[in-house]
Amino acid sequence: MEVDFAQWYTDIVKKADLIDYSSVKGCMVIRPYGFAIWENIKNDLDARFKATGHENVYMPMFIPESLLEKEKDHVEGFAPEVAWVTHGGSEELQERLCVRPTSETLFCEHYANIVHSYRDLPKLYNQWCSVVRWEKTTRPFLRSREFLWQEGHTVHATAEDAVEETERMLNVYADFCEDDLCMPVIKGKKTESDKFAGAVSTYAIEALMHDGKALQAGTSHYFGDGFAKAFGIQYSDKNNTLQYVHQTSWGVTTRLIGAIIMSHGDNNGLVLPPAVAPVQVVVIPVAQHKAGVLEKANELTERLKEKFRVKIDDSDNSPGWKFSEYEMKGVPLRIEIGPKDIEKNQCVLVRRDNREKTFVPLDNIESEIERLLKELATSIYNKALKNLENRTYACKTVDEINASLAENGDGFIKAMWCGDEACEDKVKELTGVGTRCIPLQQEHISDTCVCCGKPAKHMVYWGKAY
RNA sequence: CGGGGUGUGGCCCAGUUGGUAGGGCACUUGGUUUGGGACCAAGACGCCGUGAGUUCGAGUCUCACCACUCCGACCA
Repeated sequence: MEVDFAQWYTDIVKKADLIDYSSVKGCMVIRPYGFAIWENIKNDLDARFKATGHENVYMPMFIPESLLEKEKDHVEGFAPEVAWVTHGGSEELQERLCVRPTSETLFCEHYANIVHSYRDLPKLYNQWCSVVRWEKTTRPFLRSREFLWQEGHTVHATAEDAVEETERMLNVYADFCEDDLCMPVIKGKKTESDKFAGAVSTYAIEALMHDGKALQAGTSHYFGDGFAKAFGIQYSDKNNTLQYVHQTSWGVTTRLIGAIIMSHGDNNGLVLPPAVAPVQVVVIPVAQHKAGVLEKANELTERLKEKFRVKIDDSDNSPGWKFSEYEMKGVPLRIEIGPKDIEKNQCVLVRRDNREKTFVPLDNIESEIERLLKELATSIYNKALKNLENRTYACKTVDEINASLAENGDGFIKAMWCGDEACEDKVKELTGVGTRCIPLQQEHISDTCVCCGKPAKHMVYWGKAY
């Protein structure tokens, strides 16, 4: 599509008024239009969390160093990228505090305090907040030093319950991505080397951007009782025996906005899925100075507000300017209404994704909008799915992977793996692609590992990632 | 953290051998326009990323720092 995908991406986040840069590296201002997308994502997801029994809480943003250090793998994973608070006013703190990179330790400390009996379980908590990770390379939405997210943290009586929760939330994410973001994802398990610091297993949904690079769109972790043992989270079961809880955590971030941009955007700008578009329909009056045009356009806007997120642009920019502007901003549907339409009691509906024009009588416009929004959603989903399918290649050897990359460019590579980390590293070194996930839906490509030729254990998706 | 590139009105960029800053777009006002980024006229907007240095004099030369950006390694 574009000569320079990376440049196209950074241009779009600025031109569509999603963000502005701030004077702190890697920290962005999320502008009203960008934040409105996040609010829609948040509202939709939050409803799904509530429907599955979760409650929202808020944890502090500071973690004492000693608390962060309680679980060994966890601190090793996160310590290199945390920001530290060393002073309160002019006083040096006795113990420095890190700004949360994630809140497992805080939830654990709290759960240790409030969980005593099997009757207290499960606890299904979630929080919406921001976290800080001192990244070296930063990019709007995809990798910023502070980012917004939600983190669910749950404690359960049994391992089975916790595993079930991990899978449930992975499915909630996948359904949300497919239904609301119109973005197909691959559900899978991360390899040992790629899993979350402190987890027993990490599951993820992986999406493919239309430049062929993979993006991790959400994760769900099963912790077993490792954190429970480190933090002393115990309960008395029915036999009055002390047991450790089993835990999960799961999260998605503002990176999803980056995923939307890179899944659906085109050379004219953003294309927003109707479910999360801040404006679903923009009304553009044509020849608005002529008698009756603005009145009719305003009347139509008010009427549509009952059912849709609608905006009218009655600024005195030219219609052509407005068309381009709202295409850049990815508004799914545009209504043009001018003297010619008013005469015929109709208006013009134009789809953002294919610019298809429909002349619609004003009488049944609501149902027509509903139909077109649905069609657009299906159509951009199918387009993204086709991209995913067309850019997924099965390979049996390292040479085949290199040949595919050379011939087809980036994409997902499906290949078998023996499960040995050495092979994972070697494939990365020889081809540049890393493991993305071991898909839940396994396929048989060959009998032997793509790298060492020993018997294969899994089929793995490989790729270059954002 | 390594390697490139960039930093000049809000945005995109000119700026010669060092001599005190310019264009287009956007903005304001008035008028004409309006079905794919309209036009005319008048106006307003600058510590040239920051800090040191060289010089009679620095946007321009030197050094340091900061930010953005692209390509790697690491990560949601």
